[in-house]
Amino acid sequence: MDLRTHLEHASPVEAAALVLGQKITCGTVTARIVEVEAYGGQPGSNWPDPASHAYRGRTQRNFVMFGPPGHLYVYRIYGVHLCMNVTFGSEGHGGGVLLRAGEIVAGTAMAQSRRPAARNARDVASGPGNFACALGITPDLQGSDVCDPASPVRLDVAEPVRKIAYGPRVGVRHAASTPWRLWVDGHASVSRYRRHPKADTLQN
DNA sequence: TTCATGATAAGG
DNA sequence: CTTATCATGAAC
Repeated sequence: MDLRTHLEHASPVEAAALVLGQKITCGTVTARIVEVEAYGGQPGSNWPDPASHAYRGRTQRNFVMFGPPGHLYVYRIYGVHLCMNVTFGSEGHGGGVLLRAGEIVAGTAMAQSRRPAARNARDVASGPGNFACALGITPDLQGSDVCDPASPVRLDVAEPVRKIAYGPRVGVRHAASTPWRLWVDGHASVSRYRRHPKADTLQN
């Protein structure tokens, strides 16, 4: 079974685990994905998720999340940074895996030149905005098929992750305790946990 | 800890 | 049209 089919039938955590550890390539830069977060869909769906852009239904921004699995959802956050997701779930159902950190394995010089503020190699693609920046992600890559070898942005299988760590997602106000963040245990590029200042106090 | 920065989507 | 919010990063 191919990656897209796996993503189509995966739960949020399964989808995150499918993407974690894979290699992503954009232009001349390739990175191993070492930190991700899963985001679900609307109320009444299999995985309702108040923290997800898809929660309130399809909009002009998030429509890719409702399209076929295995495509790139790009959005701008805080008016400044771009973030990227790989969609999962069947067509018509919102879902995405946010790519939060990577380790550059090819095109290191190019990646570093895009991240002049990075002091060292592990900071180059650490954090979702930084990761997208280092890869050279642009808004026109919206909707790219990451399962297509001819795509400008694509995923390739890499060796399995030795140990996956789990925890709550970073910076979300809603569903702040849902443990849908997965990372390669012990990896230096994994971002530090930071809870949203106004996060829901009670669990869920 | 604070703040830059602007698109987005909901509300009036 | 107006405005609160935001899946952040970097400086202080």
